[in-house]
Amino acid sequence: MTTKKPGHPVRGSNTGRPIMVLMDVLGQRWALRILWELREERLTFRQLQERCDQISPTVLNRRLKELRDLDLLDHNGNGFGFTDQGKELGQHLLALNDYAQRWADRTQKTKE
Amino acid sequence: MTTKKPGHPVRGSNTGRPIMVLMDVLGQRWALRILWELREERLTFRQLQERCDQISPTVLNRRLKELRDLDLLDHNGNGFGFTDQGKELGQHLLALNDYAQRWADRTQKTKE
DNA sequence: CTGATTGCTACGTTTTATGTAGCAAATAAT
DNA sequence: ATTATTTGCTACATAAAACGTAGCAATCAG
Repeated sequence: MTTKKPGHPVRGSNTGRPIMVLMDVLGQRWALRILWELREERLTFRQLQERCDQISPTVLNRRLKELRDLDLLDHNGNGFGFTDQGKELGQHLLALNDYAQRWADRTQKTKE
Repeated sequence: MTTKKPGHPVRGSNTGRPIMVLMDVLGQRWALRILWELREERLTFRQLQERCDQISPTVLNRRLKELRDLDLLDHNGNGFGFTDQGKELGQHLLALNDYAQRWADRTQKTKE
C-alpha cells in the first residue's frame, strides 16, 4: 500500500491538497460507513464487521490501516475508535446525517 | 442500475435510512470529487472529465446519473451543477475542506 | 491447558473502474 | 447548405478493487 497522507499525491491529484487526500480515502467503499459506525463507541474488528453488514475482513483491515495511518482512527484495548483528529471528522458526519434527513424529507415529497 | 433514493435499501443497509443512502453514493469512487469540482461553477461533461483527472466517461456518466436521480445535481444549458438540495451538500464539502486543512497542519507536524 | 475471542491473511470469484474508440444530436462557422 | 466542433454518452476489452470463505497466530478467560 502506498503512503497516503496530506502533502502526498493521491489518485486524481498530485498536489497532495488535504481535501484531495481526504476525499480519496473517504471515497473508498466502506470508509464513510466505518467512521459512521464508530461515531458513538469504540468497536472491535468483529463488531465492526457486524455493524458494516459483514464487510469482508480484507477490506475492513485495509480501511482501518489507512484510517489509522491518517491519524483519524486508532486502536487500544477497547477496540478501534476515533483519535482527537478523527472526532472532529465524526462531527461532520453527524452534520451530514442531519442534512441527509432533511434532504430525504424534501426529496421523497416530490419523487414518489 | 437499481433505484437509489432515500427510503430504499442500499448496499449494506436495508433500512433506507437517508444517511446510508447518502454514504452509499458518496462512498463510490469519484462521487465526492465530482461534487467538489462543481462547488463554484457549472461544468460540462468534458470539463468535468478534465477537472477530475480524465475520469473515464463510463464512470462519470454513471455518477452523474445517480446524483441527478437523487436530486443533488441537475443539467441545463450551462452544463451540470447543483440543485438547491445539492447546494447545501456542497456547503458541507466546503466545511470538510476547512477541516482537512487543519487536519493536515496538525498531522504533518507530528508525522514527517 | 482448553476454549473462546481478536486481529488479520490467503485466495479464488465477482464486481467495479479504466482506457480507448466512436456515435448521434446540437451548435457554430464557412 | 455544409462542414467542423462540441456535447453527452455508449461499447467493449483490460485492470483493479471488493467479496466470501477459510483459517491462523496471539491474547485472554475459565
